[in-house]
Amino acid sequence: MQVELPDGSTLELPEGATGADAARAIGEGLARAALAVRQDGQVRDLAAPLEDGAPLEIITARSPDALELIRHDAAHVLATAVTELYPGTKVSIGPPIEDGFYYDFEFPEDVTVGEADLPRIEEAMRSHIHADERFERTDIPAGDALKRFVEEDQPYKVELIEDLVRDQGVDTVSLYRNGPFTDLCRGPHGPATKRIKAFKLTSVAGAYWRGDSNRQMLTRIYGTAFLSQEDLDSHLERLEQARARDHRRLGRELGLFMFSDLSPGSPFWQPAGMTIWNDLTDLWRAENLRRGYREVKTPILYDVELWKQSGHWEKYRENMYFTDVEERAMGLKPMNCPAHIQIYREERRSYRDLPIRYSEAGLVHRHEPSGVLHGLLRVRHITQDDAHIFCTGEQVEDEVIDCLDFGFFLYEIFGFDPRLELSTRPDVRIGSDEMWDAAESALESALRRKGLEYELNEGDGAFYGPKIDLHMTDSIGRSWQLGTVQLDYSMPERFGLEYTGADNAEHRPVMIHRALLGSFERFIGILVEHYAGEFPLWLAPVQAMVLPIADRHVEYARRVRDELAASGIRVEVDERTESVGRKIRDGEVRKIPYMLVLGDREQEAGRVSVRRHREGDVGDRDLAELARSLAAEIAEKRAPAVPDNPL
RNA sequence: GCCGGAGUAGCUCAACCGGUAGAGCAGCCGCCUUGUAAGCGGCAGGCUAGGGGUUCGAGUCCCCUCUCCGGCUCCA
Repeated sequence: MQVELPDGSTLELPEGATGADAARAIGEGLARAALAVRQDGQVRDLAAPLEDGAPLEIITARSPDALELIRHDAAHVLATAVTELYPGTKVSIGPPIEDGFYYDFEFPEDVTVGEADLPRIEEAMRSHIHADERFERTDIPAGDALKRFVEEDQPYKVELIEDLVRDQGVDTVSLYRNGPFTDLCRGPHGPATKRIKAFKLTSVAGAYWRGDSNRQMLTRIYGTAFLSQEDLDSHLERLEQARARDHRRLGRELGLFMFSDLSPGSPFWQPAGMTIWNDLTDLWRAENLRRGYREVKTPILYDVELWKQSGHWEKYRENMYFTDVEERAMGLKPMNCPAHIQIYREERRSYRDLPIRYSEAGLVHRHEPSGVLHGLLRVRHITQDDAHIFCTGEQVEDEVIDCLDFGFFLYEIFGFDPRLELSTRPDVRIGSDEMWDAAESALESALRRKGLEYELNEGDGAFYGPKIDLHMTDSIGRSWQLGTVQLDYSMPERFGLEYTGADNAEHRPVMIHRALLGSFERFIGILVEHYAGEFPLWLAPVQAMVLPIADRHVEYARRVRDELAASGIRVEVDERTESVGRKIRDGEVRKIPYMLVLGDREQEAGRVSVRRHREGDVGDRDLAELARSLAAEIAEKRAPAVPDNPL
């Protein structure tokens, strides 16, 4: 047989040769480095027979697939160690994931495994790795495998095989054995355990079997593995650095916002954080007005009858707050749409009025489950940069495009590069298939016309319509939904919305629900992490700090402050009787963009010595000129140098 | 909500096997009058998250509640 190598040469091999044989034929070094092979785009074990005539690529530690392989190997070694240390443990699945791997177990009832147990498990794993146990694959009839796992009392494996047989008509399954442990596994794997050069178990967590909260909760052990100790160390180092830009930590350190046990999930904005909030609000308001939105403001508390009509009572009650007001049942709004609908309905509408765009920095309350609260990124008290567009069916696509343009305009100001998701019809939905066809194709065509890349998230749309979401990641790579553009044919129906057409007949408008920043809370949380607290000048809570060198310079310092403040700059004087070194250090720690040092020299010349955060001393400047340049930098919301993200 | 973990001064963390709760920073007071990342000295600061229990004795052991952290589910 013969195979073609990536350099274009051909390799002659005896019939039935394996990947390992091919590697050895090329060279001993490659044979030692080989982890697996790829043929026809599929990664396969070294021990698998090669396919005659197909191009062959040998996968080594240098290949992009190598990490995935050894992490999958490590997951098996983890299961090996765990089943050995805790007899009676039931195993389920253990895949490689971004940055590592996990394995889900059901431990015997009297056993709880916590993070304190990880070193012990790691030690057991290490001994299996040192033993360099080979991964051996066996293909056996599904029925035999089923029998085996029934006998071993491994119900999760049994269920997996049953499903494979039923859903995919599989008749043969593969088992992988390393040392004492055999797992149902599709593969591929590296040749033996010693190829896992460096690993670490990182955490323990609960995880529902098959991601279903009605089913058994298993214990998930997370870990990561690398091809060298240095790679592992630098990965851990990056994680450590990422923690330094956690918005919860920076929020406290910079005095932006705080939380209290007295109102879980609800941020308290401190003065410094409120300047950011207000700058963002100013931007939001100006841009909405410029784009034909009209701002409204609506109550937060409503008669439950409204929620019954909107469908929230039926679909969303669990997440709402209710109270009685003089024996009348009321509910806090979890969304603004029914409120904006009231304004729409206040007057008769003509097709000439459409589209009508209402914007509101709307305060909604959602009773998020206690376990999901997360700083500013998941709160119960949410201020959305909400808007509802009432338009005709023909206007939908253009309106959606305008929303996307608006969104990208905003995100570019901050240097954000959002990931897009298109979510389509869910199983449980209202409306006809024709309606869904039209709505989905309107969104899709809007995305296509903009030439935007997006992920298709089938079945994840709202029950009333499909949506496009804008996602951003936090400092450790978790994805959060910010903006959303949703098409809705249902609310107009429920509330009987109408407009009079050119034909003098009544027609039903379409609603677009749209938040672009998403919520001010979450957006600012992402903003803090994105900038690592080093805000661009226009957002910095204190834009300049004046540092008099000695007490005799305080008077001049105040004059400098007043002059800059007159140009609209947020400026303070550090009047403490501390050394300049100390004042500078404190200013740097607070990440203040400009520090203006002044002593005898500056005072006499009417100048200031300028120090830029991160850059240091940039020389002295004329005061009036400095005021002009700072004001200009603020006005143009200059794109800042974003600190490197460690991930 | 579920699983695992944590909660000690404003912050970051100590406190052996159950034996009088301690440090740095921040704060306050004083001295120093300072030239580009921490000047020096002193003082004050605690119902160890809250409640119950075991014990001669509990920050430490047990139970309940709350909050937070990491995941899972959820996120209209």
